[in-house]
Amino acid sequence: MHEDKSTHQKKTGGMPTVRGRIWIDGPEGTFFGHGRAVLLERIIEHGSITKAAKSMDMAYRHAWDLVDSMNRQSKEPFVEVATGGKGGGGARVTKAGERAIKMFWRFHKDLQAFLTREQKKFKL
Amino acid sequence: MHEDKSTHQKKTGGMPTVRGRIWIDGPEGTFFGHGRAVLLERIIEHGSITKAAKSMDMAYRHAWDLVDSMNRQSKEPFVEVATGGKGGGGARVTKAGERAIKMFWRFHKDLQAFLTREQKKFKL
DNA sequence: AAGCGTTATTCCCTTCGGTATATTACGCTA
DNA sequence: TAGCGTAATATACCGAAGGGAATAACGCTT
Repeated sequence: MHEDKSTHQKKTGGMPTVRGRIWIDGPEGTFFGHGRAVLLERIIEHGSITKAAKSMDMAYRHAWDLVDSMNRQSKEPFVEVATGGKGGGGARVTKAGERAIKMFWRFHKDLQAFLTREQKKFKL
Repeated sequence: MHEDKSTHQKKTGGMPTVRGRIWIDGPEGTFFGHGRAVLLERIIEHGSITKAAKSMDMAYRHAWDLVDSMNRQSKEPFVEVATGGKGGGGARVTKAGERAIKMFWRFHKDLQAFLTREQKKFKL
C-alpha cells in the first residue's frame, strides 16, 4: 500500500529538479510527516510497534519516540497501546490516527502537483 | 533585504501548522535552497566569503563548501573568486547567481501561498 | 505461579554534521 | 621584497541524533 511516497532522493541525474517536503508542526515541533505516516500504516499492518519498526528497519526506540510524540501532541491519541496480556500486548491505530494518515497523503499529493507546476517555471 | 524567509521554526505554540520547504536538486544532491540564497545575498553585500559567513554566523568552511557545491553543479559559476591581490582577494556573485537567487525567492513565495491554502484544508 | 511476547525505559556506543583552529597559497600594494 | 587580507585546505574536536543491547513492567494464558 503506497509504494513510492519517498520525499528524499539523493540524486536526480539529469536536469535540476524542484523538490520539497511538507509536514505538520505542533506544540512540540514536528507533529506529523512522511515517516510518521508510514509508521502508522505499518502498525495497522502488523499490530505492534516492535514488528512495525522491524518491517521498516527502524530501531524500536525511535519508533516508540515517534508514537509517543504524536500521542502527546494530539488531543486524542493516534495509537492505543496494550502492555502485557494476550500475546504480550500490542498497538492499535485509532480513528484519529487514520484520519491523520489520510489527510497527510492528501497534502503530500497536493505538494507533488505543486512541485511539477513549479518545475515548469524553472529557468536558470 | 528579505527579512523572514526562514523555513525552519521550532515551535508554533498554537494550532497545528502546515509547513514545508522547497529546494533544487542537481547532479550531486542539493544544488540550491534557502541557506544558499541567503549566503549569496551576503556575499553580494560584503564582497567576500569570509565576511558573508561571519555576518550570518556560519563557519567559513561551511560557506566555502556551499559556494563550491553550487559552482560545481552549475554550468556557469554562481560565484567568482579572487585569491590574493587587492585587499587579499574577494568573491563576487555572477549574473547567473543573481538569477538563481531571484528564481528561488519566487519559488519560495509560491510555496508560502501553497502552504496557507493547504492550512485551510487542515482538519483532524 | 510460571511462561510468554510485547511495551516501556535506561545506558552506552557510534556516526555524522558542523565548528574551531591552524597552515598554506595567492597576488596586489607599497 | 615584505606585508596584507583573503581564499583554500587539512586536521582535530564537539554535540546531537540515532542505534543496539540489556532490563524491567505488564497482564493474559496455562
